[in-house]
Amino acid sequence: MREVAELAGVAMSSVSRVLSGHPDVSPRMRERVLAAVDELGYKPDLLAQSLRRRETLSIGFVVADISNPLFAEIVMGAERELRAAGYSMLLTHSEGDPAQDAAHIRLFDQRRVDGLILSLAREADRETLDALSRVEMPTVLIDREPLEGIDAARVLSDHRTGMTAAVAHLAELGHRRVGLVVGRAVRPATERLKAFREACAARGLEGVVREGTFSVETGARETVALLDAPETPTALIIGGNQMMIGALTVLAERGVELGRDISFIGCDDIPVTSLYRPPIAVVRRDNHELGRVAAELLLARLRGEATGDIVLPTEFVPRPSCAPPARLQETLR
Amino acid sequence: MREVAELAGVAMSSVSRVLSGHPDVSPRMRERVLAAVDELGYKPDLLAQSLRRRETLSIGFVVADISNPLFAEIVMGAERELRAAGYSMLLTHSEGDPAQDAAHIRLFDQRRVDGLILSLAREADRETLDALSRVEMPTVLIDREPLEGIDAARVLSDHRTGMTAAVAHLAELGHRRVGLVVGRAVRPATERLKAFREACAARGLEGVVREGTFSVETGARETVALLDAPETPTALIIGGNQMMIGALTVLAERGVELGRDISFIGCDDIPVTSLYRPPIAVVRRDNHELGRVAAELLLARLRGEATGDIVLPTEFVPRPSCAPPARLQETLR
DNA sequence: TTGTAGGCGTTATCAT
DNA sequence: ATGATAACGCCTACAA
Repeated sequence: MREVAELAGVAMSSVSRVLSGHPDVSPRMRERVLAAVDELGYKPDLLAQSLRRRETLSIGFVVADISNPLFAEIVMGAERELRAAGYSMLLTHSEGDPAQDAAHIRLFDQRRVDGLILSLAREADRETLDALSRVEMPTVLIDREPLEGIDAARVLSDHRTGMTAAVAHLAELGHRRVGLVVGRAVRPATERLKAFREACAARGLEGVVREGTFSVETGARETVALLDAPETPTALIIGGNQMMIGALTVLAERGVELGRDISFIGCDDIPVTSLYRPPIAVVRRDNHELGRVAAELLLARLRGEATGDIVLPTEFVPRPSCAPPARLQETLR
Repeated sequence: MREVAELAGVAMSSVSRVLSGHPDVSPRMRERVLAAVDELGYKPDLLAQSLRRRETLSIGFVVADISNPLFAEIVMGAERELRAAGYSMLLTHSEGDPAQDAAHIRLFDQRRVDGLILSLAREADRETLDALSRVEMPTVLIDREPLEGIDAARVLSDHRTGMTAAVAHLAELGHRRVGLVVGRAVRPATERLKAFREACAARGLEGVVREGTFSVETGARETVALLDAPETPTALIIGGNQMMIGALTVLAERGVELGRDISFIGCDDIPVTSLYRPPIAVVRRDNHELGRVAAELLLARLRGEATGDIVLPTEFVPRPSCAPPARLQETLR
């Protein structure tokens, strides 16, 4: 910057003013500075700017697992929105470990990011709450319950609507006993579970629930458990896209045919659902939009605006994987 | 930091020395400083450190499309490795636009990242090369041809082996005319194409090639083109996971059954391939590893070590989507 | 409108 | 071994 100033024959402060669009600069000044900038190919150092301006134009995004297509889409939606607003995104993953959530929050704080978007591994984790309450930074939570003592904006999915419609669909097809495999410890799991139980009660269905992590392995294991139960459900709802992979693998291995032997509903649309034969019914939501809105909320907070929570819809998409109940038991034998 | 110094009754420089593990500090000094640090909950400002130390401990990752599970896994592998080494990752996507590649490279330069990992939208793009030659920063290219005048390390996939095995498999099944749908302008596409042509020549097969972008739409469109050609191939290789989605959709719509009516091979294993019925043969590679090695190469460069290119294997996985050629024409009518 | 000077939070150099 | 001081590159009162 000094070189630019010398070349233009002005003070450094003038260069700064021109480049940061200060109102009081003569056209002549601007011209000379810009010429010098151009000639030297000068680019301001954002690091120094950040130090001085006390803002980094960067935000930190903590997610449990980037390689999960669900999060990949959320991240993409958020990154695009943030970038359009001039922010860069620092991305890290917690590998499902709350301790890492906390560590990453603290690290991002030390890096002085302007805000945080979090998809926490566990709600109500002591260490995470601690870290968060200390950092005092605009924060957006993705589909999590409010954190005690933390003022964070939230973007939520209305899991209830999709789940209720899914159960209704099964009830209308004549199912009386329905299995649910679902995660734990975070809102998407608890909401799906609550909605499932209520919908089953309302329709007089017997709901059989298996809980676990959101992993492929859990999906496989709990599906096996449901199949091997004395009273096998005639329909299955799987509350997570990774779990669904596990469930489908197990069903295929056992020769259980969707629609014919068992009805099947997944959550979160991934390519396999529409390509599968038969195509798989799902509770769908717009993941890019989820990420985009999270970024939007954060940007609003960064501008100092008050923000409430935003709820995004989910939608049940019926497909041929659901059919009237059949004699699964026979197939299994 | 000043407060810490005052509380401990020492100079700021001493605080700095203690915290950055300088050898010449008395145990007493260290103790007093650490006590003060603890009491005040002081955390060094990484921004100021970066400015002073002239390194940000951050790297920039530019990718065309994060929501593609292929890249999501690569990103994950890289992020984990970088994080373990104390680096944070700035992630952005180019949306397949070379101009954005260049813009992001320049932005990351201004942010003073210590290094770059790039999955460029297009090789040999003038603007990208320009940006890259100016920035002068340790750089790793993911599966791209060497860039003229740019000294970058590269991590590559050995597409040839997998593709050659795929074609051989089809030849052995008795196929004589094989279609390939493939991308453009980047190494994975050109390597697959070259290997395909050579393998076809070596086996005396007729290879029919359709090129386009790596999108779902291209996959669908070019598959239609191949099906509607006067001489329909009896086997199809699709060179990209997004394209494969498009191809499978089209085939399902037309009632073309894999294995029975046409043989089908995908590239890049995604869940749908093993779950599909029949399971789909693929040319597979380890994407996490690809990302991990990219990070490893970059870290080596950051330590000042010379690094060559690293080639990772691909593997053909035969599955029932491939079978001896059949009377596809009859099905289409 | 422009220049001067001090400081953002560190660390490295140089004394002591 | 410790302390004072000058940068790192930029921005912003304040003065002119």
